[in-house]
Amino acid sequence: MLTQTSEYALRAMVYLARKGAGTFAGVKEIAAATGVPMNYLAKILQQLARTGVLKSQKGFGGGFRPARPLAEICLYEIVDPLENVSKFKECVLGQRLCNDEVACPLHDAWKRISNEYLGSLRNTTLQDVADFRVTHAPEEKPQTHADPRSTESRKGRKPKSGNGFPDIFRSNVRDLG
Amino acid sequence: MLTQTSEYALRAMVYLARKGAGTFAGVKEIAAATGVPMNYLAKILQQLARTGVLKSQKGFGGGFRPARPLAEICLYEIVDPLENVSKFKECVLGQRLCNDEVACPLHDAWKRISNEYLGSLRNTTLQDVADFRVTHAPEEKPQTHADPRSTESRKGRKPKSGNGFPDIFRSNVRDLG
DNA sequence: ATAATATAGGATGCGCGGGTCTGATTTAGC
DNA sequence: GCTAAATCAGACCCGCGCATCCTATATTAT
Repeated sequence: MLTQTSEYALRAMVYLARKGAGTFAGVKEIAAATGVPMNYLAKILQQLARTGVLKSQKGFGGGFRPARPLAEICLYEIVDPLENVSKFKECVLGQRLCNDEVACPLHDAWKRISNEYLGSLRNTTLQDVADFRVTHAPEEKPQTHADPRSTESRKGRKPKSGNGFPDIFRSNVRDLG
Repeated sequence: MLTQTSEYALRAMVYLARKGAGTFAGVKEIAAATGVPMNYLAKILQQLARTGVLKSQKGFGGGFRPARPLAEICLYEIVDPLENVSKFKECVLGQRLCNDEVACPLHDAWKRISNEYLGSLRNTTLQDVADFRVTHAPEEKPQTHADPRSTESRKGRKPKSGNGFPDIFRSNVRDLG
């Protein structure tokens, strides 16, 4: 899964994408809307500005906005500089020799997963996210989540539920109906 | 991807699975065979013994061996207590509301990935790993890895290649030909 | 000038990866 | 049965990066 930092970055970018227009949004506004800790968010936004996905503007009325058209910014581009995404391409078992010819027992499965994961991040652009309808009828077969013998509640490591920030896909969605 | 700790655990379990028989293998032996730092490996093995996938034996001739038949130990069971696997089941964007009806833009893709990942870990047993042939002819179409605009070499964070430990799927494989 | 805002940097807490040392327990050898 | 060696078990310690907070400083609109 993604790092906390990456998740925050995505939340912010998604907020900006759905907010639309070319106006600048300040850290305070984005933090309030996404529930990301403001001070930390500031640092993340700076990084995103440095890597070129955000344009920043100092001073009164300044803030951040996507640096390029939404359709030209994929999620991979946002996440990649913030963490070591490429680890997904290495052998799960750490074998030196692990390719299509000489493979570890998990190679094939892992390659499928890795391809699908990286592919999703690369193929999804901010435009897709902005266009996304919040409530969509379940057309495809209700493919229930795998439930590997009740993983939760075994080691309550900081439960994230009920953090009380507004869901960005519920609020701030105006012109989709 | 997996934690370093989980990868170490898998390496050790795979080694024990392929070693076969009911004899005990000491930390020193496993560490030498898998290239995992011995002191740290000792800790991991203790945990695995506590969670019930390994049986430990103190004293001369002691060590560790799988606690149950290989076919009854899946990889998920090994990895789960060592890290927060369940994070894969949460919304990538941290939305409170994210299910099949009200979903975030990445929900479907993420669910596919999550299912495949957790499924692989749950469906693969140590027996499968032990039976696995090292070199297998590429029957399926040579499904090349996705290459998201040359991720490597952008930030050389501790290259893992060339660590010089013996590949466990190459050595210690005796009766598979 | 003032207020609002981004930018830069340091300080802190925590968990993971990794190491060291001391016990506790079992077996081998006498 | 005693002792010594082998081995697991557990405690403590450290470095590092992530996540977080705070305080300046630079920039800009009014």
